[in-house]
Amino acid sequence: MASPRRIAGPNAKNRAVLLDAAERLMLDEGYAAVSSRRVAAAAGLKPQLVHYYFRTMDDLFLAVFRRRAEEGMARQARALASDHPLRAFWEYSTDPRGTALTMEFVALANHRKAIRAEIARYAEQLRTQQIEALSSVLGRDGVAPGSLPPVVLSVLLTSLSRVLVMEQALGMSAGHAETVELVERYLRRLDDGPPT
Amino acid sequence: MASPRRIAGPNAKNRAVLLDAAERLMLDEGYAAVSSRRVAAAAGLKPQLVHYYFRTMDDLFLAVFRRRAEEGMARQARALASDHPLRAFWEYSTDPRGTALTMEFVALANHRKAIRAEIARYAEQLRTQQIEALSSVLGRDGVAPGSLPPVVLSVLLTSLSRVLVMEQALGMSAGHAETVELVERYLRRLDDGPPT
DNA sequence: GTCTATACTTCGATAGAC
DNA sequence: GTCTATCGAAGTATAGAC
Repeated sequence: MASPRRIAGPNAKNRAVLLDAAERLMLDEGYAAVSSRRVAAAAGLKPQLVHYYFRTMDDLFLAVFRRRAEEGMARQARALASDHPLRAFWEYSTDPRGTALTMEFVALANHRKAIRAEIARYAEQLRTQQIEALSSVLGRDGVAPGSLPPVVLSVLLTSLSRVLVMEQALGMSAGHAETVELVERYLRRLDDGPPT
Repeated sequence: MASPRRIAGPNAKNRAVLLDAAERLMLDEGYAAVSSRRVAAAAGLKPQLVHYYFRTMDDLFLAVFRRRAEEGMARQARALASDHPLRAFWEYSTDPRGTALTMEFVALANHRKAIRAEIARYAEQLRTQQIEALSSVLGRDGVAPGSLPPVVLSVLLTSLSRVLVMEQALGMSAGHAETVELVERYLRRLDDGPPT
């Protein structure tokens, strides 16, 4: 079978330290900067320890991802269940740190097969949760007067938040203010307008 | 000052071969797979030649980018000047190959300073061109009845095409058909509807 | 259960041969 | 003007010491 080598249990003491270091490195310098040597240095540990706590680098990436994914699902659920679900959801999706990490993982997934599957599965769960919540928010049949269908709204808001954050990271801002203005006005209307 | 080392002129014979190999590698396996050794192997050349034709790897990336950037500006201009500017523009932006390469460069830009500046500059030029063209298409003051302002439309269409292509690459499709349907219907209306 | 010594591969880049 | 021999640093991963 795989490897007879021994590996630390999930609660071993330096695991979290390494996860934190890897996540921070990923945000600050991109996934390509996450090497065993650099993660270890950032955590104040020896490089070989990375391979004791995580068998391969892919295992490390997946562990970082899973930790945030669980938290992300929970936060989205809370937003969608709040008093102003659309606005709360929008605010959550435009949080730069969360989105930046997601984008980094998507880029990573482009050439790491093991990771692509996991990301895709998670993204689909998120969207399913969104669609369900939006459907009930937008009225019985899922379409409030003058609004877009829930699926479309989900794709649209996700796309906008992703790209806005991405462009911001590049230093771009053309058209952002106007777009955000318009989106927020629209969401406010849907959130507040009592579906007759 | 910099390096006294000699480098090939811009028309040297293997330059284009290396550019092609690098671009293909980037699309197939992501930017992290673009190393001097792998590019050379794909081009059937020795690794050291990469550094003869391009002083550093960043130089190589920039050369790949610039070649496609010029072509991209031209193609977008042609689309926006066509009979059905909005549809043509949308078709162009949803071309998977072009967008995939762009996304790869954006990811690369996250941790290569020299490249970030160039990408940002180019993306801003593209958007400026879009806004100008959309303004004239959508009517004198830039707002056809029932349409969104040109800036917003530009941000919106760009965001949607980017994310749709990105999700497709992950194997996701939830909500895509519905969204594309709706966008295309909307664009057709704007393209055809004679602005009274 | 935790960590170190070490092997092996690939990287970018330069100096200098043709 | 074109290409090769070669260096030093960094990468992942394993076997085995404590």
